[in-house]
Amino acid sequence: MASFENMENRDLNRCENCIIRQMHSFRALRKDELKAMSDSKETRQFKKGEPLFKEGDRLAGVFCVRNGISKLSKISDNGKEQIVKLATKGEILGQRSVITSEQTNLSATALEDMEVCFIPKSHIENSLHDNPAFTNAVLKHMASELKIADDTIVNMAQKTVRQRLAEVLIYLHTNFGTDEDGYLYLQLSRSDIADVVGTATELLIRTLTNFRKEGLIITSGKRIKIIDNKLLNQLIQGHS
Amino acid sequence: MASFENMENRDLNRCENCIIRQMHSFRALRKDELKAMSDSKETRQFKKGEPLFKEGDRLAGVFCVRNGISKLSKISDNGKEQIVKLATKGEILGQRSVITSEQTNLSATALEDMEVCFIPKSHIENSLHDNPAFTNAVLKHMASELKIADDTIVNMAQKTVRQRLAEVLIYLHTNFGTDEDGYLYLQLSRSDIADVVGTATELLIRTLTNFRKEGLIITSGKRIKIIDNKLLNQLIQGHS
DNA sequence: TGGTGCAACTGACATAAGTCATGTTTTGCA
DNA sequence: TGCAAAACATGACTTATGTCAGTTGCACCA
Repeated sequence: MASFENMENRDLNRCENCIIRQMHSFRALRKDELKAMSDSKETRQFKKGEPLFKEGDRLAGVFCVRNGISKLSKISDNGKEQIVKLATKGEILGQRSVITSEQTNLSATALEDMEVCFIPKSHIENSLHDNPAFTNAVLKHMASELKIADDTIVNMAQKTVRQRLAEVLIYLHTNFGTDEDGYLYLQLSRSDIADVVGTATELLIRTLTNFRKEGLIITSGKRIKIIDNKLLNQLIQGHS
Repeated sequence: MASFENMENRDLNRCENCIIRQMHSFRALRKDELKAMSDSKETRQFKKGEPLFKEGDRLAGVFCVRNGISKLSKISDNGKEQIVKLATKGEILGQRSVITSEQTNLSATALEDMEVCFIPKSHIENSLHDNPAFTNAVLKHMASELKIADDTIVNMAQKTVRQRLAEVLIYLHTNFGTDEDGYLYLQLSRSDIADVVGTATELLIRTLTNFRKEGLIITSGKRIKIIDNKLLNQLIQGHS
């Protein structure tokens, strides 16, 4: 019986032991909260291209990413998609909508096969109500997201496509890393990169081509490798 | 003595009685918290054009706007100013920096003569620590700001200057209202409007001129009056 | 294994936005 | 009240971005 308990304690499928928890506000949750959460959570698989949820949905809970990468995007009034954020292992999706009890303002779509835990919103609501440490952690996290969002607004409004692409490449490098050959690990389609940068696919491709000709990057199929990190960073700042 | 107490209770300079409190997370504060806050707050005047704080400052507290309007802006790497938000009566400035204990990422500048209460950050920190209702109210507020920020990102990335200007005019109308003649109450300089829209002053002026020629607005000096609200709204959505 | 279809790419052109120069009006103030 | 500075406005031009039309190349599968 003791050994059974030990096994349960080590079960990585339990929220209590989930590595994801190390990374975010969930670390502020108490043992009993995690246990309750784990007992009612539901692990789901999403295939590449499948939607986790769509803009306007009312979410019955939040999604905790265990594996894979998802894009959070929105269709503008002009009908074009804009990717607002890429969410990877450890990110919680749908938290904001649950906090404000509103419909989601973004769609989430799997960019790779994903493994995601769905946690009914009652758990989040209860913890927000009962556990001030958790609420504070969520608040801090949201405050820092807001800061990032402000920076993005300024970038979108004031920077050229060249600068924004340079920024996205650096972002992909620092956040998702590279494979053994030094190519960006995350292989987005040209069209998805364009949707992150906020431009048309053709111009995105042209700009990538220019970067290649200028020796800033190397491409191989859809794979991209950053060669001149320094110049790329200079580009982001001053013009050129 | 009783009458003295009554007078103090009715004193509108006390946080407990401040109308501003009705509007925001401060309504979740308890009597004792408000009293402590009121006893150490400091009311300051800012003249039009004066900075409340600058990007990179470490704030010793938050600013609560009692009167007047302030712009929150940031200088992009390219050296141009982008206005991220206009804050008016009842808004709390600097809250995010206090929550994350970081430097501010935005500058705040008075666009009109302002009256602002400065509240030392210890009060906010204490209430975040002791008063879950307050923390939850702040969290909800921040979540809704984040949603607005996401929408702004999409607009900046995907909409034309014409569309963004139309949006700003509607925003100024619904949020700050009009004077007795129906002109927008808030008289921003052309350059400030350009910094909100995210474009050059010349293009902003040209676009305003076009709107005037198309019968969407009337201008008189720096005053602007919206004539065709409906067309302006259509412009924001579909192209034209 | 040879289509079929989609993603990646390129060229040519149209439109949007930015910049520089310059004139005009308003505003603040000595 | 009159002058200087700042804000507003417009023209002419350059550059950035978007769009359409088409070609190439690669992966998938009947």
